[in-house]
Amino acid sequence: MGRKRTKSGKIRLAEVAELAGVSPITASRFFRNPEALSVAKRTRVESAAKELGYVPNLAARALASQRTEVIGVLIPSLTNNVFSDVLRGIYDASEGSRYSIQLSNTRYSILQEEKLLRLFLAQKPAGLIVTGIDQTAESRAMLEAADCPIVQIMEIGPNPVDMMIGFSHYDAARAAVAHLFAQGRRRIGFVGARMDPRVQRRLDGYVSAMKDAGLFEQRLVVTTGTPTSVTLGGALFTDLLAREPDLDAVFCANDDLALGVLFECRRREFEVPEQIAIVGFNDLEFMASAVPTLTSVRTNRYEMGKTAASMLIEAIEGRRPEQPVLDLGFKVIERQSSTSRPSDNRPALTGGGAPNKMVALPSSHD
Amino acid sequence: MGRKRTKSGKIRLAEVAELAGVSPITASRFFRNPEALSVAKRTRVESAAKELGYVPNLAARALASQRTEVIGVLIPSLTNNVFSDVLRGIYDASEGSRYSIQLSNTRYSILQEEKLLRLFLAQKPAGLIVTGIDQTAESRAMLEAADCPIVQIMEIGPNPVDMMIGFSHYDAARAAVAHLFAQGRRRIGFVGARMDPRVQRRLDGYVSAMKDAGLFEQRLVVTTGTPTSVTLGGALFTDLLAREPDLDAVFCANDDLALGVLFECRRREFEVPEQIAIVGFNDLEFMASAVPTLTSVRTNRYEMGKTAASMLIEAIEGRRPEQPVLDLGFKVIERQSSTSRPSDNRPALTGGGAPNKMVALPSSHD
DNA sequence: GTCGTTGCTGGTAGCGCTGTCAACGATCCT
DNA sequence: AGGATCGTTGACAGCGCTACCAGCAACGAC
Repeated sequence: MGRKRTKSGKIRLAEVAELAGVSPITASRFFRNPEALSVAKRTRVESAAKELGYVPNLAARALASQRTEVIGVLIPSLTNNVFSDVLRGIYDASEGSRYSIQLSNTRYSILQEEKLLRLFLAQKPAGLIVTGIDQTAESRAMLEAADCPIVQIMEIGPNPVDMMIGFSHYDAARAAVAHLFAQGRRRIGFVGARMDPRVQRRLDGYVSAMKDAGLFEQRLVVTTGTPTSVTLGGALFTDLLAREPDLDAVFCANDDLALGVLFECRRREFEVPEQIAIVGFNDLEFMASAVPTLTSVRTNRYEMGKTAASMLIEAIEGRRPEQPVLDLGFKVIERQSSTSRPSDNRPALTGGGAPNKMVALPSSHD
Repeated sequence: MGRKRTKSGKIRLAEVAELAGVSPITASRFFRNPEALSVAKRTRVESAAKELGYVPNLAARALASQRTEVIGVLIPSLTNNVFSDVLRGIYDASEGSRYSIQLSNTRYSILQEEKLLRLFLAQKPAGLIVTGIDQTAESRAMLEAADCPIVQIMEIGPNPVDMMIGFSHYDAARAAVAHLFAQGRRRIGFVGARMDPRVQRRLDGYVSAMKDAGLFEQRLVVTTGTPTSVTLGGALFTDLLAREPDLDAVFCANDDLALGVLFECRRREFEVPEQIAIVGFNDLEFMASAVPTLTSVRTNRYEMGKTAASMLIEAIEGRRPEQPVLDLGFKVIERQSSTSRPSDNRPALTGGGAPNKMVALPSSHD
């Protein structure tokens, strides 16, 4: 029977409808599909809602419609700079849309991911963004059975669950090594930390490139499972030198490690790039600013997040992208740290070293 | 009437109750307040839920109970390293609890903050974490009228809305300058970017310390509203030198700027610390690893986030903290970049410079 | 023995919204 | 002109859960 107004004084859809002189269901439609209303009613409902300061109750909407307007995001780490760029893209793309982001951290554990996935799916999310392509079989099955669009981000691989956006870490690593070969470097070490699947694929790319050139040796590779840091870069480089003093280059699995290697070189008074060339991965902002400027592999992290969320939202709203798998590629940004002759355009005022050359490569899927 | 089972085959509370041989309401209580049940029923419901793989429908719960289990978090930026540490703490503390985090980005706009706040509050969050103490009057009023616990983070000030956790940026900056004075530095420049309220208070602290010593000059201060970066640190330092070539130290509003200054010094072949001392702010990981190691003001960002979320959850559950305002303090971590005689314990292997000395100060509220 | 009191359990009645279907007039086609 | 179609609107019946209150047994106090 007629409850006139909820005790909390909250404005409900019914109040808006009453003021606008329409039925509640018409008011409801105004918020979900305004085009379906005649212009007259549309404006009436609109002004009534504004006048009352109506804000929809999302819980009621979710319960009645059997779906939420939540996009679930599963990422392995919040610490990592790389993910914060991706996240920023995701949040930017979701802003202004009706969807809200629900973030969960898998801590690089695919079992944790499976658990979170189960939790997420039980709440019928509007869409899902998951990191990488290495889910458990169980997770994979859940994803395939899910009745919402899904985007896998960070890398690309052969069997997308639904949509996929990323690049080939394997190819990117090969390109970095190829760049070092082109500069005449032969004894190239690899430094990697927290060997998640993507770092592992970078290592694989490095190994394959080195093997192709007949230059691979196991002792050129130093890795650890511990989380990455600048300090760790210096420590791993020290280990590497202990095993193999005769290096002429180091390829680092990320930029923090590369910066750590640079500092360690400085401590040891190694000339960079004359004695040791350094190449990082991700092209964080500081790479262009270091002395010498540091070569890195640029990846489009922000764009990846933003595009993933946009594609997802489009798909949720029924407009599936024509291209469900997007390779964002990468670029080897060649800077002083790996070019034998230090770059001429040495920056004077801004403190930023301009990239010398760019080599753009689409990553070829395998 | 008797709907036996939802078409989607989803397990509802009613199914669990039926299997356990209890009423739905008893099953409901099991999930909210297990102690209220007799041990026999408790175990029956528990095993029934597990057997059926029951997952509660949060939308229905929220609708029926008129409250959600969402903690709203309003932060000004996702880019900033500082906030990613805070967020990590928040997520860590919320993990394992029933509460989920809803994050929104105010982009350093208090009007945007007000808008988001209105949106959040309409959904009746269980609790709220907001950044800083500079809300609009309207926001402030909404916060005070909100019927959920609230924590303000990042700084402390005189009139907490509810709870508050942070430290005094003003005092921290004063301590940094005092450290430089103690090292015999007199002509200390200030470099700051994206002058948000907290950076502004650091500047205020710097100015007051300099004035106290009779050393303040306006041209020692270079700031900009643009977002911070390593490259920008070099550029601002360059500007500062143009205005005032006779510097013996630079206090940077954050560590990225400090690293940029260090690189710029290297480019100009300035000796650090002999010619120029550098002090940063936040003590990001790389500061200990740079060459020379960089002095900074350590702030407990992760702990701040974690404690904020813990306090909030405790308060939501009715256990208000005895101490609603928590000053986490700061430490000036003295390293090579600002100590006239470079430290003896020059690191050999790990690439990390050990902090020489620590000066711990609780920040006194004003 | 009566009367609270406490501990546990269940019934009823929604929470605020939307899916579905039906109804209505207007428009279009043959 | 008659029927089909479209665009627009509203009535009804829940979505799955919990707040509220009532009931019932067991117990102790007097």
